[in-house]
Amino acid sequence: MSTFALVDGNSFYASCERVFRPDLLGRPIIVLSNNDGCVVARSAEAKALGIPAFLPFYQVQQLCHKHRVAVFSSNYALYGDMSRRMMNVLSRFAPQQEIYSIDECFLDVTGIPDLDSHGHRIRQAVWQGLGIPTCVGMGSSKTLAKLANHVAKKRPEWNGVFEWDWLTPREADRLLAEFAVGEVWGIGRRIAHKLTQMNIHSALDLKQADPRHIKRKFNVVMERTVAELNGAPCLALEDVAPAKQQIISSRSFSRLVRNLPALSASISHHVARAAEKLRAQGCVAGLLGVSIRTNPFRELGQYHGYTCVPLIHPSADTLLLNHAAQAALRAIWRPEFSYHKAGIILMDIGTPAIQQRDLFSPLPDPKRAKLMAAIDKLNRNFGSGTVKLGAEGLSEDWRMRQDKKSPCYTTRVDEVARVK
DNA sequence: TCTGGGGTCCTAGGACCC
DNA sequence: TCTGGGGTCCTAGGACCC
Repeated sequence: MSTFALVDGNSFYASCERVFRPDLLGRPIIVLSNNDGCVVARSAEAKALGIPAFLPFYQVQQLCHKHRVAVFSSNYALYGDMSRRMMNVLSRFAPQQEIYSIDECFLDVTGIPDLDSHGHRIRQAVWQGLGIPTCVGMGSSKTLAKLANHVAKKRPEWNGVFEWDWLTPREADRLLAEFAVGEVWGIGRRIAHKLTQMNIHSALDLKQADPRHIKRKFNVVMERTVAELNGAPCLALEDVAPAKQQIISSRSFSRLVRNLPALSASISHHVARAAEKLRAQGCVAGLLGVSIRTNPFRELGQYHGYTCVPLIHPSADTLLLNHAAQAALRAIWRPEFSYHKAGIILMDIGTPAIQQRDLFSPLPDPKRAKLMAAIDKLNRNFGSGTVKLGAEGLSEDWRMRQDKKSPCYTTRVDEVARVK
């Protein structure tokens, strides 16, 4: 029988900030999303103040001020680098690792003796190596490991490590009954609501539901969740990330943007970002979509322009993709609107092996692939943005609001922490 | 003064064709 | 005159996650 572990960093972004600001020990910390829009991470102290996740920041600003909450803009260069280090440490504790998100990974701990002390060694290693607190949840399916991680996090008596097999089946069911069905992995707000109407309220209710009935009412994915709750693993550990089927890069502006050149520069920027991801997974895209929209929270003049263009030769070449994107942008741009958000999406993604020849257009220049590889290498080694398209522009006026960003302590020499 | 994230996959429904 | 099925492709919107 297999055993999965889910390890995640507690309040990861907030913890990353605290590593470099020991003066904030014991103080509530929150981290905001891009553009300082919503609260995306909260330290334990901030949660205790009752600050909910994903609320627009301005709605809790007063509260934060009153309780001297340390507020940070998100610093993805820092979190990404800390994540890489954490995953590196964790990889030593299992033969297989699946990096699931920036702050969590699954480990295959099947057959490892004494999972209790193994779990504590994992926590200890990350704490010593990075100063980030973690929790470890273990179970015979990924869904159970996820839920075990909740137990480890919420029940202090387990000291941050929990495995379902430590309980008798009766005790395990009693614990499952204490979790609302919406806390199960894959059950969001809508499905939780529908389940509640079917008189399925807790994780235990869902575990004991008739899988055929669930499949009929929902789909095969939900049926799998029921099986996973019963300890039958349906989801394998994916140690190599499957290639993405679509890649999106989009962002809202710090203020409304009216003129075409600024929109055009932002689209170029998104193309460069998405194409870099596309090349990183060794694929080409056959379809590119461009989207620009007004602010949906405003009253007047709503417009969402979207169009997608097929590419004659599927490509991962930033310049070619950008050429198509700019044409698409010109097609959807309406001068009478002010825009709030712009983005691009790459679709029809596949490997470059199969390439349709087009009779009337020349084949892509092979030298360009080398150019792209060189750009990627420079940006990897010297920080993203070292080399970029001229079309992305030098002006930053449309870029994000990040009033409270911490230094890039670990990725920029001029911003390393100083000890006085 | 005004403030509202970003990314991925899935699916229902429409358009079109035979 | 009006009706009939089934498949494919595309897209907007839904749902989930962190």
